[in-house]
Amino acid sequence: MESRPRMTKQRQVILEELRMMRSHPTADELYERVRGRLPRISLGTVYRNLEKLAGSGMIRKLDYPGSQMRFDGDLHGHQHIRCISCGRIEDIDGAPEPTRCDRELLAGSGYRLVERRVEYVGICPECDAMEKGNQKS
Amino acid sequence: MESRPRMTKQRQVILEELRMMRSHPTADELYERVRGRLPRISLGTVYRNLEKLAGSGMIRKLDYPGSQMRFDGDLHGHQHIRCISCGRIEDIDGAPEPTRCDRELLAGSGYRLVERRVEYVGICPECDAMEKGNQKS
DNA sequence: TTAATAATAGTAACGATTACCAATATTAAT
DNA sequence: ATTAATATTGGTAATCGTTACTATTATTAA
Repeated sequence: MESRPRMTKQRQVILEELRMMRSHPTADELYERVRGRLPRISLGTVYRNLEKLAGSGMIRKLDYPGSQMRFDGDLHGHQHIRCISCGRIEDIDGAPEPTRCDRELLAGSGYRLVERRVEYVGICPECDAMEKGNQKS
Repeated sequence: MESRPRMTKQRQVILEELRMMRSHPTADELYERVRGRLPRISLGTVYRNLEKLAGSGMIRKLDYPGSQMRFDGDLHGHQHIRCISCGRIEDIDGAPEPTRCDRELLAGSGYRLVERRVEYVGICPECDAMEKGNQKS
């Protein structure tokens, strides 16, 4: 009845590669990477394993607005900033977010607060340079 | 060469209905609503107009993680809280978000900060009650 | 009116993700 | 090692939200 997870070669390689990357790849980016070592792996397998690994807390799933899901093999506490232009997500080492008057703000809503996400959105140096280069006037 | 927008019946009804709703509907929820008044309207038209209206600043597009895009006809400054269980988004009247040590946090990143989003995630009273009702042990 | 052209309805296409299923590989027990 | 139980796989089809396409229609300014 109980299902114990099995450490397949695929799962291991996916985990290893994700931890190796300092970026926060999408499933298909990681898929391309992993194919270097396991050419016959399926994209579905990558998705399935990322889901499992995130469920068991071995990796983080970054569910940011926009489009694709991204994944993070680094579990140490840190923040992220997302480039509004190219979509990349980078780490920001820093203190945990301060909680403030959030409680009072939410007092009247009847909601039970689960999480308070602070999302930094900006333009990465590369895109910034590119934008400036393309300026007409 | 220049394209001036035209206030079609469809656009008007979409705008009116969105403003009437205190919820933050998805495109297809609004589509169902609008069909009560314009039975032959197309879903594509709803998407197109929502995009246009958001682009011109007449409505807000709520691009939260998870799944569908949601829209808000209320432009007065307010925050949102999203139910992690049913996905609904509700208003929180309150002060604008405080900026804090964000600048210093971002100092080393090289990013140009565009926006700092605070997202409140919780469980709405209805889902909370339902969860408690379903508790086994 | 008329001419110029946004905008429409309807439908096909798209991209990210999930579901399906027969075949395979891992694990625990013999 | 051998086995039995079953989690996992590869491959592909299906799903879902959204966008693109296109011929037709409706709005606007002249």
